[in-house]
Amino acid sequence: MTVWDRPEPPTRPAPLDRERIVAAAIALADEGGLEAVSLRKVAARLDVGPMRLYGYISTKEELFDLMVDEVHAEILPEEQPRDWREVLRIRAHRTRQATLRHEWLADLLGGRPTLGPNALAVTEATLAALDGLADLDTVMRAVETVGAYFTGAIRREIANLRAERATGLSKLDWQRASGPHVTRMLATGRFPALAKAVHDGTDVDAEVSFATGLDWVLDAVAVKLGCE
Amino acid sequence: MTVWDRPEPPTRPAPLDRERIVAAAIALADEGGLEAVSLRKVAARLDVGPMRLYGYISTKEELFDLMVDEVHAEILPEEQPRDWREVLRIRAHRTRQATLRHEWLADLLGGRPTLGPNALAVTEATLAALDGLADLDTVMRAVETVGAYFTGAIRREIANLRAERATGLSKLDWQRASGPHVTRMLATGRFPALAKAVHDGTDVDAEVSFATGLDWVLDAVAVKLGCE
DNA sequence: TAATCGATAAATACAGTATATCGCCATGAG
DNA sequence: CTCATGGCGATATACTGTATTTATCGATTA
Repeated sequence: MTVWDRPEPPTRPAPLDRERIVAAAIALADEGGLEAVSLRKVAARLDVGPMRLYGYISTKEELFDLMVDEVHAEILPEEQPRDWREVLRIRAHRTRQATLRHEWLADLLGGRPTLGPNALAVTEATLAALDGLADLDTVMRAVETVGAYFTGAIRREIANLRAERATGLSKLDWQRASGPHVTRMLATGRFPALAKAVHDGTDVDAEVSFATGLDWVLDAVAVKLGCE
Repeated sequence: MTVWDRPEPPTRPAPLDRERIVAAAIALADEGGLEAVSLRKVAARLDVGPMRLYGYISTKEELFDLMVDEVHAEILPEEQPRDWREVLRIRAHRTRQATLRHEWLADLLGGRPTLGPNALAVTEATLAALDGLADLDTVMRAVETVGAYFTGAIRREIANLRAERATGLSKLDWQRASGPHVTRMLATGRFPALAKAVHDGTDVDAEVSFATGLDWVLDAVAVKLGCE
């Protein structure tokens, strides 16, 4: 019997902590979507009984909050540009990129207030960049308006992406995509404008469309902030 | 023994159909939120075994889609204004009002493409109002940008509303609201801009804030459509 | 050193979920 | 009257989040 045969010492599993739990949950979600995240599976991945988790989190919703905050660490850029507009734009794009990396984030975005440390840091950076540009109310309105836009835009993008993926390849032409239903609807002639849009519409790159809408909103914000 | 004593004929439960199922589900969701909607409860409310539902819907997600589309019937206004801008504004406000009536809609908004007949009718009306104002790509961008805004804004509003409700009364001052956590965070001094915002911020009426942001976005859209 | 105590982890338990499958029963046709 | 078909109910499975109880193990004290 050599050392190699000797069984490993019981290697008591690495001590549990929130970080490891959240990391496991995120891995699970990255692989199989939010619905693949169950406390049991998270626990299993950590080689631990399900109830162990309740020593570190008190509910599943709290775990989701922690996951969202964790991703916000990816969203906060290491160095901020000077220009307020660039700060807002980059925040939007980084949020979008993070969501493309972690699609499940789309399901959580805007669903609950984000009060974790990383999310707060992101907000802080944003507010700091706009500080003094106008009265506080206007600044808040600006931040929230841009936030509302990119939140909604990202959610829609992911929703469409999933729909395309689910119905097999197909882009903006819902027609074949969503099966006979929409086709039939359009054929009724009750939706001429929509039919025309579906028929004549170019399907623009998602990122371009996102960026364009964002720029429009930023233009509007610039006017209101008195920075045009 | 009078007619009144005579037992009712067995009143075999009204024949099931999607409408009744969706109505029951909406009622349930209005009362207890989306999480109160389970196929079992919906079935119970219709005095029917859970499996009966699968003759009319094929999955719970499909039921949610139907619920969303049903609410879109409330969103489509009976008569459309002439002005494209008014059309967009009213769509946004009606969506918001519908969501305030059916808070669960916030959880579903933007989560999946809305392809039901009522949702399509809403889209149709919107596109028709913007038809010809600019090239199709620009019009689509306009509709989607406004849609992204109000979707995101409504979700955030409902999220905040719930948070306030859950933490007991308290408005924009998260501080006491979200417990000691945020207070501690702010006290660290790592978030000066945020602290200032929390401290000096007026808490504006949600509807006003929604309308203001919307107007900003509409202004931007007007410019891009060449209608200023 | 022995024994007791306290905390920590594990196992079990419970109520509820979406959905698949099977068997009955009633109503229609032949 | 018989038979078949198809809707309907009950049952079954594999999970879920979470509460509660049981076991285990380390540290402290006698």
